[in-house]
Amino acid sequence: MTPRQNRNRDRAERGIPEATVARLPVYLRALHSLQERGVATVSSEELAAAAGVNSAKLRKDLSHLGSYGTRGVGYEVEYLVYQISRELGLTQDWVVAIIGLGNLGRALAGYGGFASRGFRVAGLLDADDAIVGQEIAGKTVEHIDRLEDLIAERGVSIAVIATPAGAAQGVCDRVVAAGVTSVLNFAPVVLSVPDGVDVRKVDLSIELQILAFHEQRKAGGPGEHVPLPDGGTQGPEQYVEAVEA
Amino acid sequence: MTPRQNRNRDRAERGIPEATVARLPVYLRALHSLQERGVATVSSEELAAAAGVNSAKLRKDLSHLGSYGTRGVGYEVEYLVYQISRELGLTQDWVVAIIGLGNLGRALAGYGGFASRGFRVAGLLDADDAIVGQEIAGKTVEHIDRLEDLIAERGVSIAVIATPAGAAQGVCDRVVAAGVTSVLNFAPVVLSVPDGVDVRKVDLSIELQILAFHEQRKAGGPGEHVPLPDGGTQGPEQYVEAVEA
DNA sequence: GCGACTTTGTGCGCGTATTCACAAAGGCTT
DNA sequence: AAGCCTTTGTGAATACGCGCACAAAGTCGC
Repeated sequence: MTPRQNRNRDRAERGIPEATVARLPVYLRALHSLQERGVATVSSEELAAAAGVNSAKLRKDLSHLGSYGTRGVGYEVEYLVYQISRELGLTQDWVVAIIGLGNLGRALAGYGGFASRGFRVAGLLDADDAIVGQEIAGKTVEHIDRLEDLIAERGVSIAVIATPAGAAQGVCDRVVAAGVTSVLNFAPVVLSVPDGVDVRKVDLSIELQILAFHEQRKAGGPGEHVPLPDGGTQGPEQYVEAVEA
Repeated sequence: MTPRQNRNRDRAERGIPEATVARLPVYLRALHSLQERGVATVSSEELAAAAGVNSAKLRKDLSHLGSYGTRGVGYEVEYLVYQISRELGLTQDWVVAIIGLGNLGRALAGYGGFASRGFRVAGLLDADDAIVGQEIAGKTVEHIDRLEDLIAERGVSIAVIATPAGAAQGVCDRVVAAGVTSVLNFAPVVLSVPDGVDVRKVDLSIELQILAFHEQRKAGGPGEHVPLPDGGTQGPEQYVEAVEA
């Protein structure tokens, strides 16, 4: 037992690998889709195809939850839905607050995928007086001053931060101080939080940048078939020479 | 040389690991932030802290791009910004079309993080006649019928799909047929595409579900301290017994 | 009731990612 | 000009994730 073992709470406490956890929601969605089509039983091969993964990986993932399949037959859809939901904690309600009601915050507030999975949006908060008081997706936006009260009163357990980058860390500090230990961050900054607080980050432009990398690769890689586009309004020119020399 | 080698185009062609590519945008953002503060030089330790990663990992990541640091000193911020931008392909413009202008599509259309990184939104498309013709973020929404024309005319190289789940695969097939090889998918479905097409997926509710998993874990894990919330409106009750027996 | 067939669950090998730890390298001070 | 000090770049060790391939297990047809 190395002393570093306590750094990975995840693997140690209960043996479900992070990679598996990240896929369970995908399986769950595929299962719901099958359920709607009235399918009662599914093989790992079929479900894996629907989820876009290798079937052995699917079986191994599911085996971490226990043995819920029947050999020679497959998995009972309804049962599996329940087991995965339970493992993910979707059989209970999660109270969510959305902070920052700009374009993205509005989209999140109106996003149907939350409510349908046990996530209840219990508060919309913003610092801008022009936004506070507005009704968005059936709820009234409240002032950020009430953040701590609101978290306590309504039992908020997950904070969604959709503020501008500059405000995100401050808001994060406040929600953490108020006892929230799970944060979903849409602001383009790295949030620093104390141990015990989980932060997940969704960054729209990072995904595009990764795509751009691969797209460029298909075209021949940087500096090769793709010279800088124009006369040089955006890049420090002296480096182009340095690179190609 | 195994026959499976051609399956991973990425590693084989040019030695930048996928995990590294995914972090480069994060470094880039941290560097931009340093640049704004007037910092000219940064050590791997400082930059790693700003990006939220281990400093050895940062150095190894950067070493894949070449040796751009000075021992005893660190990295020149401006130089590094340029090298990473170049590697990611951000020194050229990428023409993006956004398909589906619901809440999320609108947010994406108005998202500042695109334009500032060389992504030019050249088209907004929707199938809904009530939305077509609307002006969003300074651009007029066009009808999805014009999809193929528009891709060809404007040289769209990346498609962003923000349609409802049911429409996504159809739209995807069309953009791929029109020659687009990079797709960013916000619809909650697994898109199937031919080889050579890159799809990245952003799923808002999946992130929340992963948070819920960890939050539940902190509270004692499923089935332990957290019984089902109410009398049973949402879960198949017979399985609760089966699980605990 | 039995045998063939299907499908699960998993042991194993392989490649990738991460981290430590240190030698090489360069700047800075005296 | 020489040595000290800082920081990079990377070899080596470890951990992790993935997918093949197969034995175990259970069903279904006859």
